[in-house]
Amino acid sequence: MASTLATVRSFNRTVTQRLGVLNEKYLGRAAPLVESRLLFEVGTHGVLVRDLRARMALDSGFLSRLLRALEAKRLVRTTRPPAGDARTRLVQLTVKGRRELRRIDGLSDALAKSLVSPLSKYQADRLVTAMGEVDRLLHASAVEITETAAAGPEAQWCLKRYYDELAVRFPDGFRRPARTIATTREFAPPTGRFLVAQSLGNPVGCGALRHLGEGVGEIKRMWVLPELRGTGISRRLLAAIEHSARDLKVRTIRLDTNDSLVEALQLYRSSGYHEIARYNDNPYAQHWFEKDLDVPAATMRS
Amino acid sequence: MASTLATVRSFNRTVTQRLGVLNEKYLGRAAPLVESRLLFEVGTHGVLVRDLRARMALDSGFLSRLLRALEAKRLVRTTRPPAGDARTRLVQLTVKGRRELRRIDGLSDALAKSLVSPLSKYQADRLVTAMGEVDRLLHASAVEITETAAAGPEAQWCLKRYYDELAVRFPDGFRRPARTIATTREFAPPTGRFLVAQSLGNPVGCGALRHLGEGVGEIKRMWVLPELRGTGISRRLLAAIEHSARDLKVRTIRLDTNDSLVEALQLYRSSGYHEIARYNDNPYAQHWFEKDLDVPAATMRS
DNA sequence: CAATATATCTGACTATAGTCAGGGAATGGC
DNA sequence: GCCATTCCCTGACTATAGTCAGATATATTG
Repeated sequence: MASTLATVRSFNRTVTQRLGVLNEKYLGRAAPLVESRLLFEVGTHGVLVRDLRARMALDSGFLSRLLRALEAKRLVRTTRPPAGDARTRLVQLTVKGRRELRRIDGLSDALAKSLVSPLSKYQADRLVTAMGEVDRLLHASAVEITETAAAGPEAQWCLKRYYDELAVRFPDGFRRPARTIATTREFAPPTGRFLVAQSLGNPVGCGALRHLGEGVGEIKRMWVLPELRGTGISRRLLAAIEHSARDLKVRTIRLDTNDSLVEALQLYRSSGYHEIARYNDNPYAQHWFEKDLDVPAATMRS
Repeated sequence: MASTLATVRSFNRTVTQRLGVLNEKYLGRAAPLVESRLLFEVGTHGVLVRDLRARMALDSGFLSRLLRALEAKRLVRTTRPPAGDARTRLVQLTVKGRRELRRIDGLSDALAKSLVSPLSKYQADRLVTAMGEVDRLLHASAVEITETAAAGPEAQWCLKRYYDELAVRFPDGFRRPARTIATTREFAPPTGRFLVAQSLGNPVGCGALRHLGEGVGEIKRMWVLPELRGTGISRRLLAAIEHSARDLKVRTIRLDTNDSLVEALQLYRSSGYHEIARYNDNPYAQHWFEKDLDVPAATMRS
């Protein structure tokens, strides 16, 4: 087999060339490519300009100008958001914009078909499977873990997904805890941390640490986007939380979890956590774990 | 699993965004991206401007200007080729250009590392494997089969690789046949055909048809680039040759092959060819096949 | 040898994709 | 309530990546 670097470099060249040409051919025909991508990112529901900028990583002046151009073509309108931060602006598609988006969707499908259709069914399946794998792992490799406020938009987005998932997976359901100032504060410095994993501009996971007692911290709210599970993100989140814990002079980390969260159980067991007796009265917990941070972490990497 | 089109579209978006940013960051720093790619394509051995244009699919005026820019920076020099077509020009790297290429190589490696290094060894292996698969299958999907002259540069390139491979694989070696006007002509219209498969500007396979007798054609020179075997290209080449054969009113196709060419044997057997008695005195052949083109082709696709 | 085609080049022009500085309005932290 | 910061905007400017119409020299074909 060719070396890792040679394979990645060849992939980079092939894909950049092939997709570059095809995107230009299919999507860059009617409008400049950025405008098409922008229209796509705005989507049917609309977005805040701020989120657009984060996701597309564009200069704010440039983005403004692009929006003005799309407005001039009557494809989008920007309004003050009905609630919330009055500095931000909400971009939405007009009726004409929605029509244009459908057209772009059709072109995107045609592009995708043109990649797959020359192949036999067997080869096409292999290509699509490999593309899915590359997609997932590129997202995983682009993950950046940052400390944020639990009340921030990325954190709240993750938490909503987290709670929704618990409600589905716990056998007896799950009642989302009330968001009080106290619960927000416990995951904030100086005694706590809230970490969010982001990839290509989107939140894809979270995890939090709070103070339990002298030298003892507790991990809460560990969650990873289901589509990206199995790519090592939770392991990196866990390592990042443990790193924060050391900063906070935590020597022992505890956590509890539910029987139904099998990936989590597997993660903790393989990351040096050992099961201990019940240490709290969490009605949703059936397992309690502990890890001593002083112990050299020998079993942490798979 | 998500639908084919959705997966391909997501792949397109993720990869375009991620690689776009990284290429810009790593390779687009010192010089514009095209110049770096151009330098890479020129490579240590030099190329004809014509081949550069084919491979990079650039406007000839634009390419000229890029070459002038690189010449102004003393990175390349263009000269009359020592032999052959005096209209063409040969581009070669200067000493300084070679140094710059090494620098770009280093940056490409750094880019590749940055994609892989955040992942665990296990995930990295999976990513690299999937990238290799996508690379191969994208090449396969981009294949275009065209009729050319057997004396043309693409055909000759393929034939050289073909003969070299036979010399290695045949147990008793292989002596390349002399290229006479007669052998070149037999694969040309009106009674023969020479087909070349090209992908992203490079030849990746060939196959030829010649006249054997009344209503009988013979397939010769079937070859596919080893790196791309197993992606269905040979099957498409074979189908294209059969299509040409029908044009030429050929009703029966014959071919011979060597014991050691196991992929070829497998290909012919699974494409409706059945083994027949020796019909020629080819010293390198141990198997002779025949297919009747009038028979509806039921077993042609895998 | 004439006619046609090919390979490269130059000049003139355009489209796309930005960057950067700075300003007005709203917000959050103290 | 002040001050720094954030969000979005405009104006001015630049870099990159082309396109297109010829001109010139060489090859190829009949």
